[in-house]
Amino acid sequence: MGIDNKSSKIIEGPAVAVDAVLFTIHKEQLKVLLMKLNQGPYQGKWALPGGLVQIDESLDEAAKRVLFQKANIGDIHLEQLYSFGDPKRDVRGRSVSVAYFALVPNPRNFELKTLYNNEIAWQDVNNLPPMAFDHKEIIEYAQKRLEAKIEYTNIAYSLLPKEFTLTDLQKVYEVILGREVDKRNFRKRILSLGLVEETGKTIKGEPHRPAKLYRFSERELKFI
Amino acid sequence: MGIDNKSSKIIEGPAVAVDAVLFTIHKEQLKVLLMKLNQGPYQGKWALPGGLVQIDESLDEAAKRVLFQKANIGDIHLEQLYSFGDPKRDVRGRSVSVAYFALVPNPRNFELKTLYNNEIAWQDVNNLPPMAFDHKEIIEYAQKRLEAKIEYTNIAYSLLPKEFTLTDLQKVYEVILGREVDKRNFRKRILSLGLVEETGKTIKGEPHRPAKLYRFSERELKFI
DNA sequence: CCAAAAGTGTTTCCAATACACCCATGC
DNA sequence: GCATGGGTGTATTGGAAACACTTTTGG
Repeated sequence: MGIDNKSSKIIEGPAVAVDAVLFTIHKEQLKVLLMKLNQGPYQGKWALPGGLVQIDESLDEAAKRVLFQKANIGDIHLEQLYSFGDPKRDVRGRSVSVAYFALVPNPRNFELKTLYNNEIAWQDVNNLPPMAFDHKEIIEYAQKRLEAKIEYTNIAYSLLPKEFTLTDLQKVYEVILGREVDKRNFRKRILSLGLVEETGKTIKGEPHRPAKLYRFSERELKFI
Repeated sequence: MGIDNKSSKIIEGPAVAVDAVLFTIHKEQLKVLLMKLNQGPYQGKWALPGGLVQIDESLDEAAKRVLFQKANIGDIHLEQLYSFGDPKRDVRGRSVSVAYFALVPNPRNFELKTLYNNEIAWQDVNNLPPMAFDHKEIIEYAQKRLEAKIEYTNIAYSLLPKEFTLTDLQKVYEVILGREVDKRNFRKRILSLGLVEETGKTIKGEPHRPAKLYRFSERELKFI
């Protein structure tokens, strides 16, 4: 029922952090943005970009700020995932993490090397390095959410550049679902949903029939 | 990325609470359990049962404890919903609430009057009294989740007693979805899913054809 | 015999699936 | 002309939705 006093400092309670699971697709692999910790009990392990929630910002704002500060990424699909609060999730002290998940199109900021003295890199979700805290669990949770959402929303738009081929789009589905899909049925469904429209352009210079370029008719999250 | 110090007290941050949206169905209405606040800035308003998360318990444990302490209810479907963290959500100070939603079968503890000096009552979700904090928003969010989940899981089991008629079950769906459903199609679907099985008993003493009693074949959350 | 809710089948339609070949280009 | 990926259509199936009458009981 909220808190019991004027000040939130009187009562002993968990610290509140946000962590962001930022996905992209590169070379037909689902990647997640991770930072290598270079001090503390988790030194050498990798962690999601995250940080404490400030006293005057909302959870969404905190997640947005953290992504911008740590990965220089703004204006993307960002959605609250789940809150993790096992008392043992951080050996340094009691904390609750509100996890977010976010998607960015392929090549944007693909090469990040260090920031704040931390190594920062896109890691293959199916081959994670040793993880700090409960961040492996958080990533697995995010991956499940992504897999579910690609089926009944148009979030795929946030993983592709403005213009793309239907094969590009199909690859996104295949990587996230972890299985192949039938080309004809896929195109039939996508086109009948009206998610995308032709740009009129094609890709040239490849040793095969040029592919048409499409764009998303709407770049907002939509349930289908 | 967690917290920065050994103690979670050094840093100024939000308090962490859990609030539980507890639903039941009574007289063909969806009801939510609320408590009337009798002091503080929200005096006279109604609020969800909730409380601060203790330093040594997980979020799930906190939710379970709060429901048990405030409503004397245990052993039910309980699921994390969403975390609410608008800096203005509680005028008394900064707090983050991790909301849970839970379902109880119809008559269990239906009559609750006061507890800890608070009036406590089941209120019609479609006709809420003046609410404290952002609890109206939380309830609306929970209602949407419930509506979605009844479609693709068997959670309905947690709203009905051990034995029930197919009409009872249909009423649950109708109340939650807010619309009528076709009796023949409903029975066809439910029976073909194998969610329920006949008990062999019937209801007697009503001035019409006696209804068969069913039970759920599984009393665990299942996706269908 | 009447009121009331229980129970039951068929048809229609659409969406999902399975499946194989021709097309346009670069080299 | 050949290798490469782009692009297309049809038949089948299963589930969802629409729809109305008979059955069993208590009073």
